[in-house]
Amino acid sequence: MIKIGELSKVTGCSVQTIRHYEKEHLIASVERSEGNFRLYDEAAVEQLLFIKHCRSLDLSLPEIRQLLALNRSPGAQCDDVNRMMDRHIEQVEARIQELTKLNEQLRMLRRSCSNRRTVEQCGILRNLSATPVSSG
Amino acid sequence: MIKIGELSKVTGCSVQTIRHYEKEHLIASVERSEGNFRLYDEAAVEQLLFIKHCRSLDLSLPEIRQLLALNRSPGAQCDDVNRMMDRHIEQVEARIQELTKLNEQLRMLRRSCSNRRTVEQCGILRNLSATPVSSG
DNA sequence: ATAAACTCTATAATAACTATAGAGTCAATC
DNA sequence: GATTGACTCTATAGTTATTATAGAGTTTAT
Repeated sequence: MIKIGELSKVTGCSVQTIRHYEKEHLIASVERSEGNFRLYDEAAVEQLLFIKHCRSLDLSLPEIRQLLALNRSPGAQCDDVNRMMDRHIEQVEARIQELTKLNEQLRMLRRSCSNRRTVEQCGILRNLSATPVSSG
Repeated sequence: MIKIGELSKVTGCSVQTIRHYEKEHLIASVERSEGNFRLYDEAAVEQLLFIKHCRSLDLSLPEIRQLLALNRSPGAQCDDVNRMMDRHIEQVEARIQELTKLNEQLRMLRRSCSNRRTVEQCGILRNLSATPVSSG
């Protein structure tokens, strides 16, 4: 049995984050010591690493909660998992597209000003003042 | 002189957003009518469109505040503007890289499960339980 | 006079943490 | 036994850029 500081070290999640996950019901409330300190076992380490892995994939806490619930009912069909992943992948790809477009606009804007000019002549500011591009 | 609802329509910014920008000093406090309603002129429309354009390029409110300040002192060198843009472009490109990597991982994970299996056999959940990838 | 549409301020919610205050616990040292 | 330091506890506020709400006042039209 380890205390929260140790769990934090082992998993790389901050102490506050662990307590936050408990409050959000991503990890169950655990045993306490006599002095009211949280005590974790190996299973808690595993679950926290699972959560961390999901977070590294940008899954939201509600999404992770859903995955954990599915994980707890092994007989269920995993269509739900797949649907969630598909939706998530779509979102990520949409965001990549957005940012790619954004990047082009920024680079174009940046090219409109070379250093050592005064703000008055600055192409960037002039262009920002012009009508925004349609797609926002 | 137009009221805030009209300004909202013209610029496409919500009424609350406009008030928020005022509180954050992106737009100056304006004249009020007898009944304490904000009254805007053409310059306010221009400035709000400038802000909106900047936001569409994902510039933060503090960044926009800085641009507006530069805009007000036309004699200043625009190196600062350029530095900000360069930093911003870097950030956007870093985020694109991150998301692209993320997308690959998600697709790989997704391939590990075909529908109509039970959660017990689900490759996605099994893989999420395994050690996270190094780069977070 | 009243209703509808608008505006005002102030406050809370959003996501996923991070940071802080103020108090309690525990092990070791003086 | 008292104190120090490292740790933990709860509760609360802050982060970003809005959005949403409550409760009140204003304007316009009927």
